[in-house]
Amino acid sequence: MTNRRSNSQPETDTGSHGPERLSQVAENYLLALYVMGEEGMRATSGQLADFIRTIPAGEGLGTTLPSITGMLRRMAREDLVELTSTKEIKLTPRGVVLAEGMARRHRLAERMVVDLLGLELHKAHEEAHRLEHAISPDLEVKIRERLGNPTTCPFGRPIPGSDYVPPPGPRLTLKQAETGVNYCVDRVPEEDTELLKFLVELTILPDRKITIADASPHRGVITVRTETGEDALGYNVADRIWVRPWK
Amino acid sequence: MTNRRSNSQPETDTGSHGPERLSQVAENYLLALYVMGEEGMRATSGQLADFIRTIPAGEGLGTTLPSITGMLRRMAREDLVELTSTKEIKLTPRGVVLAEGMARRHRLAERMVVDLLGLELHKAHEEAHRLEHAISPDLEVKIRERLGNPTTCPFGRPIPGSDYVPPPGPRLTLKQAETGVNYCVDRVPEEDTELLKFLVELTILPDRKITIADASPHRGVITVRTETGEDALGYNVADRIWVRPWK
DNA sequence: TTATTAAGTTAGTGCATACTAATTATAAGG
DNA sequence: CCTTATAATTAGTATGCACTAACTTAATAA
Repeated sequence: MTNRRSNSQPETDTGSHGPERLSQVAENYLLALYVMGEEGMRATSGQLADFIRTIPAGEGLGTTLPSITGMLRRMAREDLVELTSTKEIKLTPRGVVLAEGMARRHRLAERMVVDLLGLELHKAHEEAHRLEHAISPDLEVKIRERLGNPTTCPFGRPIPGSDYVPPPGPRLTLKQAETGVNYCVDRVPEEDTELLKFLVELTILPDRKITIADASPHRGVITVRTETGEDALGYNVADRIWVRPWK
Repeated sequence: MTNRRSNSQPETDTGSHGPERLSQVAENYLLALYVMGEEGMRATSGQLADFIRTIPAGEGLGTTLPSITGMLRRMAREDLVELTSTKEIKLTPRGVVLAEGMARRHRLAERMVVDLLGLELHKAHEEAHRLEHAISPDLEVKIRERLGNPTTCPFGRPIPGSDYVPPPGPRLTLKQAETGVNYCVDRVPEEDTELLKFLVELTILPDRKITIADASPHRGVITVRTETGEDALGYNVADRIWVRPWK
C-alpha cells in the first residue's frame, strides 16, 4: 500500500472488444506506444521500457523487460497490440483508437492544468499523466469547450481529433537549424522537468521566435537567442526541440 | 481488461507509514468511512458495503462482505483503520488525516468540474470520484486558488481544511421542518443522479430558499415551494435534504 | 434457554501486475 | 560459421483485490 498504482482486473466480460475502459497500466502502454509512433521510434520491448521509465506518474514501476513482456501479452490478447515477427510492437486498429483517446485526454489535461489552473508548465506532463485516466467522455467535452477547442498541448504536440493542421513548411530540430535564421518553436520535450524550467525561463516555447546565434559542432554547443535572452544548449537537447520557419 | 479498476501493489516499502500515496481502493474506503462518520452512521462492514455500492466510480465492485473484510484487514495492517471489538470500524489518526485529504480533493474536484468546467451538477459526484485519486498536492493548491478558496462542495458539504464555519442556528432535515417557515437549503444528497436532476430543476440547492407549503405525514408527502416552483417530495427524500433557518 | 436468522469472517481461487533468475534468441564481430 | 554480447522471453514467485462457498458469531424469536 505504497506508491504503487497498478491494476488488477479479473476478466469477466464476454470477450467482445467494445469501447470499455482499460486498466491504467494498459492505458499507459497505449499512450507510450502512440507517442513513440509519433516520434518515429521503433517500438520494441526495450524501447518501450525506456519510454515508460520517463513517465513520472508511473512512479518508475513496470519497467523491467519481463513486466513489459507480460503486459504486452495481455494486451495482445485484448486486441490492443500486435507483436510482429520482428519484435516490433504495433497497435491494432482498436489499439490506435483507444491510444488516440489517451493522447487526447492527456494533452487536454495538460492544457487544462496550465491554461485554466495556472500550473507551472514543467509540472503539467506528470499531472496530466494521472488525470488522463480520470477523465470521462462527458468531462472531456466540457474541458475542450472550456479551453476553446485547442489543437495542441502546451508542448506543441497536436491533440488528436482536433482541427489541427500541421503548419506549412519543413519541420526540423534546432540541431539542424541554420545560424542567423528566424525560426518558430514547434515542439519541446515535455517530460524533463529541469530542462523545462530552463526552456520556460528562456521562452523556448511553442510559437515563440528563436534564432541560432552561434553553432559550435566541435564543442557540441548551440547558442540561441529568444525574446528573453541568449543562452547555450547542448546538441542532444537541441535535437529534441523542433522548429519551423518563422512567419 | 474491462470495467474493473482495482489495484495491486506488492508491498515494497520499509514499513514506515509516511504520507505515501495509497491504492485507489484504499482511498475509496477512507473517503467512505470519513463521510459515514460525518453522517453519524455506525460504520460496520455491512454498512460500508452498502455505502461503497453508492460510489459510481467504483463500478459496483468490491462490495461483497468478504472483499470488505479483506480490504479492511490490509488497511488495518497499514494503520489506516482499527477494527474495534464491537465490529465497528474506526479510522486511525493517520487514517483520518488521509481521509480528510480525500474528502478535500473530492469536494474541490466537484467544485472544479461544476464551477470551472460547467459540468452538470448531477454528474459531479461520479466525476470527482475518479479525479480525487489523480490530484497532486501541487494541483490541489492551484485548484483551490483558482476557485477562490471554497468552503463547501456544490452539494453543501464542508471542504476539510477550508475556513468553513458551520452556519449558526439549528440544522434539520426537510422532513422535520415546519410548514410555512422559510428555510435555507444546507445540504443535498450527491450520489443520486435522477434525484439531483429534479433538485436542480426545482433549485433545491445549497443556499437557496425553500418553504414547506404542505406536509401530509399520512401520505408521506411534503410539498415544497422554491423560487422556481412547487412540487412534492417523499418523506424518505425529504429526510436527506438538510436545511437551516433562512437569513 | 434454545432455535433460527442475520452479519461477518475464513478458506480457497482467480487474475492483473510486479519482480528476480534462468533461458533462449538475435545481432555483432572475429 | 561460430562465439559472444545484448535483447527478449519463460519460469517461478509475491501481492492486491475480487469472488463464491463454508463457517462462526451475534442477535432475535420461539
